[in-house]
Amino acid sequence: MREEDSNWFAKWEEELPSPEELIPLSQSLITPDLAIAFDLLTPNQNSNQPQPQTTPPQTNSSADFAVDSSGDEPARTLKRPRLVWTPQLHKRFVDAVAHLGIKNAVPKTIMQLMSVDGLTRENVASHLQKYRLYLKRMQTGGGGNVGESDHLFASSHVPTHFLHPTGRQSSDHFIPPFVPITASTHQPPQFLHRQMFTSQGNNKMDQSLFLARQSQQVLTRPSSLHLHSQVANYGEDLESGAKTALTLFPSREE
DNA sequence: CTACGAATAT
DNA sequence: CATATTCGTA
Repeated sequence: MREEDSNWFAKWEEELPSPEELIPLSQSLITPDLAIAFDLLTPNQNSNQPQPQTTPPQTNSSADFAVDSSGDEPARTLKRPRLVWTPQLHKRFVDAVAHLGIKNAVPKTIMQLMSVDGLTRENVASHLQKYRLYLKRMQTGGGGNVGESDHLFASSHVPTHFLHPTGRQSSDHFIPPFVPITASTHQPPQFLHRQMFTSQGNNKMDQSLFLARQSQQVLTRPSSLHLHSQVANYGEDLESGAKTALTLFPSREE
């Protein structure tokens, strides 16, 4: 009866992107605010990272989070770049929803399960709304043709139970903590726990991140499992330049 | 008061 | 079109 326990994990291993796909990730660009709050972004604290440009080329948004060196009033009217839902990220999302069961799948919970750095509840809520529409559309449309617009959603498998409301579909067994993909392999979780609220009035996002982190720690994982840093990555030199979209990892098809 | 979710805005 | 933000509500 304990075979199932290892099952989910084994499965996960398969699904995990190959190391090669994830390395190009360079930066710890969560929200500028957070990064600073966490003290993660100090100029020479990370020597293992390939020296990212700590200062984005853009003159525009960088000015935004020029930490109040001038006034006392923190201009925390910061606008975070639009999140880009890559197939991978969406996969993560679907998995979370699948494990929770449609009924329990609400933004906050999903977000926590996903434990993706920088993901906000709003991000998930918005995506969830759209995802539900997609599911609904699929139930009725059925064998029709899959709209071209549903590329993203079509990229990941939609668990059958999503489509028929036959009783209970939440995973019966206790939900194992999702493999948290966060900090690099060297960084002990406590590292983050420590300097939580160094900044004055932070917002609720700190909480979310904190929670996400908390759930990670105790977990015996197979050695074959690599933890990849999965941090936000800002599209910097997009064509238009002014875009500044938040992207999670390079989109790669399977 | 928090968080959900439909509607609405960018 | 994709994602964000608003706003009434549970």
